[in-house]
This record gives sequence, C-alpha cells and structure tokens, in this order.
Amino acid sequence: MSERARPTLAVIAEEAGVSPATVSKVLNGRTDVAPSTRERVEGLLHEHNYPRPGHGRRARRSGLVDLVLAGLDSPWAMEILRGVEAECTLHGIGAVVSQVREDDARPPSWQNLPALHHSDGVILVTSRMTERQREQLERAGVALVLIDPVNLPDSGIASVGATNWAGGMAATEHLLSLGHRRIAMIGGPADILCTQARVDGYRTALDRAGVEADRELIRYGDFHHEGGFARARELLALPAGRRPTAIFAGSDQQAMGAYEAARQAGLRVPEDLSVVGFDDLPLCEWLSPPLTTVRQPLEEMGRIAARTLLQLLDGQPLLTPRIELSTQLRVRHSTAPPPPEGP
Amino acid sequence: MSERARPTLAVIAEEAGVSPATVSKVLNGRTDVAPSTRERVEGLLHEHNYPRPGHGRRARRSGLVDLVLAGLDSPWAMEILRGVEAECTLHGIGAVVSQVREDDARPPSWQNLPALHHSDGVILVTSRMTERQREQLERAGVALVLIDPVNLPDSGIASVGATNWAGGMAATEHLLSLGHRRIAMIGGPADILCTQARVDGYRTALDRAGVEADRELIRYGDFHHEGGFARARELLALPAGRRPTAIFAGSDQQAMGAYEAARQAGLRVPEDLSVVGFDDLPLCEWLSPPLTTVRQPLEEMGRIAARTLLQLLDGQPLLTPRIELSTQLRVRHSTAPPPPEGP
DNA sequence: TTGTATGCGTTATCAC
DNA sequence: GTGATAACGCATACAA
Repeated sequence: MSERARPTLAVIAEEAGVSPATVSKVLNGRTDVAPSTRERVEGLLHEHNYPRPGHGRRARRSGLVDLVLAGLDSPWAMEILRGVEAECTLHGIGAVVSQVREDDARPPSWQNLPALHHSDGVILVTSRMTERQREQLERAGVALVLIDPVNLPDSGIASVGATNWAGGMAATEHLLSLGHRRIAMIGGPADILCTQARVDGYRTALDRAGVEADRELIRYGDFHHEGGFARARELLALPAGRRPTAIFAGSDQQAMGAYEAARQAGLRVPEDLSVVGFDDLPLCEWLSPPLTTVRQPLEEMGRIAARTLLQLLDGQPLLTPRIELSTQLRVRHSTAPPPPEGP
Repeated sequence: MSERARPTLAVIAEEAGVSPATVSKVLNGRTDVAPSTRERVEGLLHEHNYPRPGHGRRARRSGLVDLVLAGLDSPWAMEILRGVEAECTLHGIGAVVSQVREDDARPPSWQNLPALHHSDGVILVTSRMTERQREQLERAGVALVLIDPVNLPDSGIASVGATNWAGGMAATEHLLSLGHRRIAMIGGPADILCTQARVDGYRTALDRAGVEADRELIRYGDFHHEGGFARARELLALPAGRRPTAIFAGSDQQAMGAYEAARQAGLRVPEDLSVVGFDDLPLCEWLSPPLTTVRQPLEEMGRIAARTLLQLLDGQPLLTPRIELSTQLRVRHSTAPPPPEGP
C-alpha cells in the first residue's frame, strides 16, 4: 500500500486487458461494452478505488433514478411519489416507479432494477434491505436513499423519516388534555421502526401524565383499513370498564377502519369515541367527521429524498445520513372529551 | 419511385457518408454517435422509409416507457399506475412516471419526455393532446397509448377507456328503481369526453323512465372533493320542492364532498339523501356509509394500456384503436328510497 | 452471401 | 505532456 499515487485509466485498462477508451466507456455508462468486460473493469475500478464520477464529480449518466415502494396500494405511497416526481422533474431526471413484491419467501430482487433501467440511483421506501443488497448496489456504483426504512441501516446510508416519537407523544398528549385516560393505540406491524418510535412516544406521554399504560390497549396490525378495523373492533368489544374512550391509530387508513368499527358498534365519533390518525393524507379533511391526525410531511420527505440522491450523484458529501422531518398535530373534529362515566 | 427495392444499411450509410455500423448504431440507440450524425442518418432513414424496428419488428431499445398523468393527487391516478407498473414489470420494462403541469398557459411539453428519458413509448392519462404533439411523437418513433383522453383522438391512436355512458345509465336506473325522481348529477368538467358520456347515460335513463330531466339538477365541477362539495352544497340549498333526493357524482371523491355537504346541511346519508359515486376506489367500502358507486376497472385499464403499448413496440398491428372496459354498479349503503314528501 | 448487430481499438480532441 | 472523452471504423459474430 505504498506506490498508490493515483490510479489512471491506462493502469486499469492494462490490468483488464483492454484499451483505456473501453475503461472510459464503462465509467460513462456507454452502451458499447460487453457485459463481461464491464464487470471485470468495474471490479478493478473498485479495487483500485478509482475516483469515480459519482463520488467525485458528477455522474448523471442516464438521467434516471429508481423509486421502489413496498406497496402501491395506498394514498401514502402517492404522497411520497408526488414529492419524488416533483423534485426529479425539476432537475430533468426521470423517476422509474416500481413496487417490490414480497409474496415470495426470498428477499425481493429490487437491487437489480437500476442495472435493468440503467438508472443511477434508488430511493427505497419502507422496505427491508439486506447487507448483501447494499454491497451489490455499492459495487455497481448505484446511489441509495431510504425513506422510512423498516430496519435501521447500520452504516452511513442516507435515510429520510419523520419524528415519529414526537408525533406519538403529541397525539397522546392531545387526548390526555381532553381528559381521556383509557387511550388505546393501534400500531403498525410491531417490528417496524416507526411503529416502535410512535408507541414509545405514546408510552412516554402517558407516563409523564401519570397514567399507567395498559398492555391490553396496545395492539398491532397492518397499516391498512383492515388492520385498524380489526384491532378497533377488538378494543371496542372489551367490557365497559376496560374499553378505551379514545384510539390513536398508526395511520389514517387504520383510523378509517376504526371509524367503521365504531359505526358498527353503534358508537359516534367523537361523542362516544375519539380517534386520532397518523399521516394527514389529503382525504382526512373529507372524512365524516374530519380526522384529527399527526401530520407527516410525506411529499416533503419524497422531495428531500430525491434531492439527497441527486446530491450524492453529484458527488457531494452527505451532511448527515439521517434526516427527520417534524410531525405536527392537526386537530379536526374526530376528538372530543370522553363521555361521562356511565353506570 | 421505381428502383426502390429495399433500402439497406449500406445505402443509407453511403449517402450519409458513414459506415454501415454507424447507421446500425443509430437504429439501436447506441451512445457512440454524434448528435449531428444521428440526425442526418435519422433523416435519411425516414426518407427511404427504412423498415425500422419500432414499426417493423421490435424496438425495445431502452426497456422504458413514460407514464404521463394529468394529476398525481388522487387515488384514481394510483390505480392506473398500479396497473401499468404491474404489466410493465411483468415484461421487464420500467415505467417513468411524470405529472403534466397545466398551470402554464401553453400546452405542457410532455412530448419531450421520451426523448429525455430515452423511452420508447408513452401512456398519456386524461390529458389533452394537440395534433402537433402527435406528429412530434410519430416522427421520433415513439409509440403512444391514451387512457381516458380528454379530447377524441381523430386518427387511429390507441386509447383505453370505460363504458361511461352505460355506467351513467346504470347509476341513474338504480336510483330510479329506488323511487327517486329528483336525481341530481354532478359531472366532471363539462368539456371532457367521459363527463359527456356519463351525463348522456344519465339523461337517457331518466328519459326511458319518463322522468323529465331538470337542467337545474345537472352541475359541473372538477373531479376532486371540492368540486363535489361545492356543487352538492348548491343543490342542497335549493328550496324544498326543487331539492334533489339523490346525487349521482362523477367521481368517488366528488361523492365524498357530497357526504360532507350533506353532513353540514344536517342531512343523513342515505336516509335523507342518496349518493352514488363513480370509480370504485378502494376506500369506497371504508366510507361511512360505504359508498354505492359505478366501478371503473382502473387498474385493468392501466394493464391493458401498457400491454397495448408493448404490442405496438413489438410491431404488432392494432386490432382496434379504442378499447372500452365495462363498468359495473356496486351497491353499498349510501343509497336508499327517498324520504317521504314533507309538508 | 448479404444484411445487421456488437464490442473494441483508433484517432482526434479537449482540459489541465 | 498527461489523462480522459467522443465519435467513428474495423472485425467479428450472428441471421436469413
């Protein structure tokens, strides 16, 4: 490790047994390089850690990035997409949108999409990522930004999220201030990062108010309507004294499910049951009653993620791997003081 | 025009003053061709009308298509996107998603996106297209499929839609069969194709039932919540005898707006006011009450559009330029017989 | 064989 | 000069 002055194209070329021009072509993503040659050269470039455009100068080779979402079945995803699309379009970049399908047992192979689409980077939304996938991307020189990652990325991967813990606290404190004491929480899947943060915020708020958290009142379900409906129905079926007077749902869609569970149980929102959501989707204000919720700036998160990715592609260093945008309580008409204790 | 046997690469190459290989590269979208050369060769290819891959054999040059939507702010768009994404992914094609922005006075320049992204085709959703834009795409050899076009494409452009007229009839007949006579309709913007078809279906249904259509009860507004809310509020503010007992909205989002207008007017759905929507978005069954609506197979429309585009790219001839998928009435709980005539 | 596609080197050129 | 890129032709492989 001494005579490594600075690797030049010529050196790489000789080792790979090709002309310098061919190495240049690999670097610039040209089409006229055989896949096998490209791979060999990529390997050598990495080995000599050649100062690639991409973490050196600029690398907008294709003008495309991949946006990979865990699901394409919720307004949630659309908000993210809007943000990413807006920011990309602003810079003349195209966003290739895909959905990862987790039906399969094996981890989904989204990591090959950038190669397939000749895109320069990936924004991965609410998905799990293995170390192997990360390495694979790095080797291919594909930039990566995560939005709301399911598992905590260990190294310095760029990720964008929201202040879920603070949001969980704000929602719970709002309900406490209205006089609620039996406050239920419906989280997303238990093992997901943002669920844990929100539940912790909820617990802390209860704690600070001197209200003991009741394990019975914390339930986990998927983020969709069904999850909220099923968990809310269980909660509302509890005997009178143990039934919650308020439900804090992990998503607006869960909150809609809770609305329906309340309706079927003959309970009015908010007179008999207060409901708070999470996300602040556009439709919140059009529900009956309009939903009190914790705003998560999803579109902005998409924008920031895209901007971060483009900065990485321009070779700018990451100021911070993790960006958390602030949540904000939006009080509408689905929360009210609890009903007086019945006999 | 006699000795035109069949143009070969060599001929084009000689006229352009380049090697046959270079012409081949132009045809295959390779990167190592100078812009000026490419243009010259493109011109000669067109002049000799060389049987291009693209309308000849196969033209999946880039493995990308553009999906251009008029708005990215509704669950409607997401349904279309899901269908397009699913079908494209099935074929290893990437979908570059963009939103056209019509804020500007001049027509939006989506027609340049395929060139920018090096994509081979465009799916254009609910947008207006000028003849000039069509010509521009054709010259560039970009395939085109429309979903729910705003204006009727004159020539044989592929387009996918739904049986809007039949849907309008089905919704209206359902309300008539419940006993409603004063049935209002809230359409989308008046000049849009599908609005016209739905209104005509509505008129025909009334006509066949011997109910005279009341011009006062037909209103137009944008397809979003606001449009439905504003128009419904006007309708519900009519004096008692002229007020409708049912509203047929042009979209589910408009129907949600009508729900809110009813709530604010102190009317219950469906006891005091029946509401029918259009689209059958996933959230319909989670509204309170679940919304009776006309199902439009949006995801399927997206799939078909993508499949059609890929067929065009494969050089297969269009069987029919226009495909209309059938609509279907979904009766849920937002419709009921009209309230008895008050004093 | 003729036509087309692909991968690579060559050469000119540009930036420092 | 030196390092890198751009655009072309050549050689080959493959196809009808």
